[in-house]
Amino acid sequence: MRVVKEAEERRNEILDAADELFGQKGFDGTSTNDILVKVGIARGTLYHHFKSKEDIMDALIERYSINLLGAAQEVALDKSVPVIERILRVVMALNISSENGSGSGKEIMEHIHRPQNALMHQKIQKVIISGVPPILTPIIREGIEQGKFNTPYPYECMEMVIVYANAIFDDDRVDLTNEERTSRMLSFIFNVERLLGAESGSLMNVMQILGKGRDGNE
Amino acid sequence: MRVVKEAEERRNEILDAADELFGQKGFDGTSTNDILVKVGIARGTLYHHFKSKEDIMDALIERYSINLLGAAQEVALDKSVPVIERILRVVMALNISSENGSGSGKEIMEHIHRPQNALMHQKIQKVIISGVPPILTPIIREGIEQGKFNTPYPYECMEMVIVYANAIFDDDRVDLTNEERTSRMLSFIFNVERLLGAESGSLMNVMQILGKGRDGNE
DNA sequence: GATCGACCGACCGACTGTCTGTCTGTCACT
DNA sequence: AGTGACAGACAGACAGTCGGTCGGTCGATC
Repeated sequence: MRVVKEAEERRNEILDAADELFGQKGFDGTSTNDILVKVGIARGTLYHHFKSKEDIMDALIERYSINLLGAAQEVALDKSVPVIERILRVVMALNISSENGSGSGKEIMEHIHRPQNALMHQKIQKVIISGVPPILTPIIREGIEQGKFNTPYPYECMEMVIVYANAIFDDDRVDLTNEERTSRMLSFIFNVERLLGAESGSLMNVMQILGKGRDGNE
Repeated sequence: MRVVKEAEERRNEILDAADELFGQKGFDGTSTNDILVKVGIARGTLYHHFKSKEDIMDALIERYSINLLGAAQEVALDKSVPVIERILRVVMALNISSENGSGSGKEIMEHIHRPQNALMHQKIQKVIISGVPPILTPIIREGIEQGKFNTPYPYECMEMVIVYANAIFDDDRVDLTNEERTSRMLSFIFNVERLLGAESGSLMNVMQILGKGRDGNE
């Protein structure tokens, strides 16, 4: 049975299917056959829309990162929120993402955490590391002007913080107990305060205030 | 032609071949066939010694990390060297590695830097992130006792530093100009000093003194 | 303004080449 | 005769290709 659709619609159908399958079985564990069966198309059709399996992944990541970074950027621009709280809100936007019903990228945050999909993991990491610091840096600059922070290298600070947070908190670190995790968190906040040249405890305080929404994830 | 050897000798022949091939063509780009042709054995033999292709990679990484961390550990234990210089020496030992003729792991440092081998990259990263901070932390503690550093979280500091350094300096970052790289280096050192609670410039000074050996690597 | 035909691109699925991992069996040494 | 190193034919799966088909569209023609 032959059903003709607009290219972009098909593309999205394929991406949706791949999204779900990669989430369930990982990139390597998912065959192109799985994808095309799920969509209900033939091999040729898949390769009409994407030039390779990896191309599908790239498209998925792009669709996802647009959502993710867009949401974070939006939060970052709301200058009515105090600097420190805004930073934390941006980070929370990154961790939660999706949910806000934009539809695509629903499952991807799940993928990121599993080490199987090394390539996807790496690519998403790259998006975050190159995409998030530029969003946060202006806020840091604001904080510097307000005398809350003090650092000659706001961008590099953010880069360091994001890279580390990603490596430690996102990853497979299931082997840590909750206590260890909390202690990691405390030392992390302490170190971030030092990097930013912020008063000791200034991040901690704000964090506890709006800390409710966080924490119990997974 | 049938040549019988001791299991471990064969294992090492296979690992040597894999080492070189992975370095040239990446893990995914290297077929098990390439490996067994290079060694001059049959498929069955390969799978007699290793249970899967990934198993070969794991063995390679283990062989390598023993060398790497062993060398670093050795440097770290030499208490005759001043604290800051010793830290830098450990880091240098990690970057250079091999060469000192231990024979195995000759090529691996090359792999680490290329993004193709996502899985290998990730596994080596993990070894470094979990292996290096425990080596460096005692040195930091020494520095704290000597009043050179001041931090309540020496381990987490090292973790942060190592994670960041790995992500930024090791990786694919070929897109950076030399100037950018230098500027990254400066901000990095500044941030590390802050994290450790060291006097500003204390790292920088020692670095310039023995800085000759570094720098011009690829 | 209804019909026709050329054209475009979405779509199909058999096919190719490659790759990993398995299995049966052989050989040498003890 | 038993054990472990070794061999190579083989199976099964998979990514990607290619020639060809079919449906929709749009301009020309009646």
